[in-house]
Amino acid sequence: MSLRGLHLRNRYESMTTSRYNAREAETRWQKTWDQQGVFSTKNDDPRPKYYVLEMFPYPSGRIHMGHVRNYTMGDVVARYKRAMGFNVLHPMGWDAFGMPAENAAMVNKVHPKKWTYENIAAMKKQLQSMGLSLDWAREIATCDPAYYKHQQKMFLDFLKSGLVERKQSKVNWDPVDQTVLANEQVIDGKGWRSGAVVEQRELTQWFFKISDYSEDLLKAIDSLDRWPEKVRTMQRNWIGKSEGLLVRFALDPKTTPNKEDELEIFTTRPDTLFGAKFMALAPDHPLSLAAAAKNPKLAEYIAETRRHGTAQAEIDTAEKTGFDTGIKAVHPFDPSWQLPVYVANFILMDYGTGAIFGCPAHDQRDLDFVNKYGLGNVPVVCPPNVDPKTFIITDTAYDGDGRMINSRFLDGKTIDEAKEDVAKRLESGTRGNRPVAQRQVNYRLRDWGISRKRYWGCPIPVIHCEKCGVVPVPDKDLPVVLPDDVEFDKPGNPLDRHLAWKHVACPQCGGKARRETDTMDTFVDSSWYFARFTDPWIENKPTDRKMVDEWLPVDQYIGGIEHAILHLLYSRFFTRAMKKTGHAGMDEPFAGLFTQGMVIHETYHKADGTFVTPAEVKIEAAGGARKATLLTTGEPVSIGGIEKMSKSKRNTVDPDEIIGTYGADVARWFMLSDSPPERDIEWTEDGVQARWTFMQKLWRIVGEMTGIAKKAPAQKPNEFSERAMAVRKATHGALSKISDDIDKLRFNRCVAHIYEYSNTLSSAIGETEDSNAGDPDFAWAMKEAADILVQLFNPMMPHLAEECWAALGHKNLVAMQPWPKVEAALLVEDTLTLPVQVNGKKKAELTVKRDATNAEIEAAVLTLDEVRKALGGKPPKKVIVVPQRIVNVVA
RNA sequence: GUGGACGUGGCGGAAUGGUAGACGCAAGGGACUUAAAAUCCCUUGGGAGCAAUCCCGUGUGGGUUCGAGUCCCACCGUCCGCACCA
Repeated sequence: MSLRGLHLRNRYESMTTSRYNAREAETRWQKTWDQQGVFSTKNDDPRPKYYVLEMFPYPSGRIHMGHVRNYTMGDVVARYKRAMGFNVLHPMGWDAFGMPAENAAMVNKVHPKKWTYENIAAMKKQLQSMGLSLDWAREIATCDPAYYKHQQKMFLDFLKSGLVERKQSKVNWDPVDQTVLANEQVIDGKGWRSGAVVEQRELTQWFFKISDYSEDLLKAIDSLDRWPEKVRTMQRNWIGKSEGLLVRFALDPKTTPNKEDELEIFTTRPDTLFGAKFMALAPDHPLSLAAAAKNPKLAEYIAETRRHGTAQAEIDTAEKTGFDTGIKAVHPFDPSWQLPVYVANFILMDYGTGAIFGCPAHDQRDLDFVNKYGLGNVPVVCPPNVDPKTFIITDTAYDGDGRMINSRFLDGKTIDEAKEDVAKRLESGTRGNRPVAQRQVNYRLRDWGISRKRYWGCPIPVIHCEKCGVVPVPDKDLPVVLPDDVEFDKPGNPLDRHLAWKHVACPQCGGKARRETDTMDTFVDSSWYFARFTDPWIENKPTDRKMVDEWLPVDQYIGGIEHAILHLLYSRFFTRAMKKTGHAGMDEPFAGLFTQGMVIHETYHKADGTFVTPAEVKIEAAGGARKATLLTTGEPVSIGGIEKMSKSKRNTVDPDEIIGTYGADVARWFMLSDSPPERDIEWTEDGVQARWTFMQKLWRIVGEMTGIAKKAPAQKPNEFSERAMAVRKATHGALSKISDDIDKLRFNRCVAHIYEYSNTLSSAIGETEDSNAGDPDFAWAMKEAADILVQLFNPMMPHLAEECWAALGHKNLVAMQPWPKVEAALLVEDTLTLPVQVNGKKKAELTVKRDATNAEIEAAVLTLDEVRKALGGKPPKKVIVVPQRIVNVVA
């Protein structure tokens, strides 16, 4: 606990008993909810379902403020939907496999299982202290054999269905973590977790054939209308569809190393074929290698290109270079037209065929290349309204729209017409007995490599037999359980060294065999946990089809934007794979997605540049300037930028400390206030204080209203005084706005409306002191107001709400109350105050009856002094009356 | 480079094309108090004026409209994603 925290706690403890004691009340209500099973969800409940899910955490040992924000948002939705009459599923679990557990094993000599389960216990306690309305009976840990048993079963089902493939491939090897990474896990040539520069290695790997679903995954993005547009765009780009043409160019065999006579290239711009100036091959292309075998200088060039890393900075600055192989290609439309074939450093073997034709006039990379080697260029697309005779390209390629020029039979056509024409002609032409070209759709999306050379993951349930090859582990032998007795004193995979576990008899022939020692990527674990939550108890299969089909898709999924691609795309694939193998009935797992912003905080550093934590710093504001000093020594501290909370910047705030000092409700309320949920939120000490003050104010208001409410008649009065009506209108106005805001996840506006409403009630209480507070209709309105106020903030501050609800005399739990109903009649005013503008600038206001006609309003407006003055005695040109909104007089 | 989002007081931020700055923070002033804390009240975009009031104002410049923070075009800036993808 920080010194500041101590200071506040002392103050808090010295306060009078009328203060709300959050710490005491919160544990008490948590116990009550638990004992009464308020948040346990029944699968046979007949009410309509609502599935709200937050991305489950990795059990690192402690929750952080990002979790607090994420889970608070989900909890507001869950509590609100529960009150709206839905059967809400709101579960929690643990993404429990992964490298940190093994790192801990290596560093601290603690077994990954022990480390993980201790962390889970600690974090569960923290989550419970937040008062989340979770059904803990459905808790899942992915490292539990009772969970991964089903994952292994599905792996085998996928294998049978052709969704899994074992292939030799170049993989990304992380030398620090000694593990394999998926392409998606390599960021800027470095491991996404370790940050080490990734090496290329040739290994046999297990793959999920996600690329079989490229088109489906792409198309279905259109249907995900409750996903952020940003995430949809990112997924579209990731799948990276491009439509083009595979073209087989003839080679002059006299010029090729081994009499090769053909080169296949991929292009998305067949229209520019008459602007071709050269061909280029990836350094790894077979033809490049064949040529290099006979040309030491080329071999040297290729070796040189390999020395350049894939690091961001290098790619950005790398010059486009090439090496003329001397090979000549023949233009498909003109046998007399030969093109030089280069090996070039900017051609990727992984994409298309690893070979291209270069059209410099309309591709910047190709233009840079020809300008370096003096190959020239011919423009073949002329922009609109430009004279083809004078159109020349020098330094900037033209990739816009236009009409074909310098292209023989294509001249005058649009780009699309030209593409179509070229495709048709080349498809019907033949070389040997095959068409010269064929249309092809390319995707950037690669298959999902799931093999990991790690211990702490789900074992891949196959056995390698010397005679039978790859043999699936029979169902009856599932799960393949991780052995407990492993050593982490050497790098590499402990499973590979565990001979007793590794060596088994082949299930088919009984001969000598060994287990697969690779384990699955942990993204597999998180690709179906949402389905398991629907019936986590079922033992003999991964899912109960009835339950999974009823509950899924998740109605509202909430988590960080960092999972926009990997986790969400894998889960979408996995759900389809589960459908294909009969484990689920839908394609899409998440109907609604919300990505919340980060929690950020000021940074503080000492003169020597080392960061210090917010808890160690004292901040003083003097004359507008803020000064920071170290609490212990008083030495001055510089205030740095506001950044994402991170261990390295030491600008983290511990949720335990906040909850222990101010209570969970204050932490929750903070997370929902001010900043729109999708944007970053800055955690500040002033902010916490303000929320704490407001929590106490709510408690006080409800306390005072309790006194008034006691005088309320049991029956709703038939008539209400103006004063009582004003309260009722405020109540139902707040109710209407807040309901709407929660529906749309606009929590910051919701919070603002609660402030506004409580201010109104606070004034209403003030007025009762000097007037007749005993009026039964007013007392009734105040009782209604108090009840609804408590229900309105209940999803956000549930503990305070229960305490208030009890203080108001209710014997039941507010957590179980239905959401109050809006009386629509109270939202409509008899009179309206319209702003009156002259030439679009506000000059006056006009109060009219609600049903006043436009003509009446117009007449009334023209009598206003301000309007007459502005018109200067002249008649208006026009008067615009927007009903219920505004009047504008045009002078 | 490319795609996208955004740009509003000292700060976080409100605002179906219709009264810009709701609500909160911070700051200043006041009440209560021996004093403090707590609480309550007032002020708080800029400028002019004793005042009523007036003028200016949502990154910059244009445009559409009776009316633009909001829509369109160009530019500047910030942030994010992707990136030698043929």
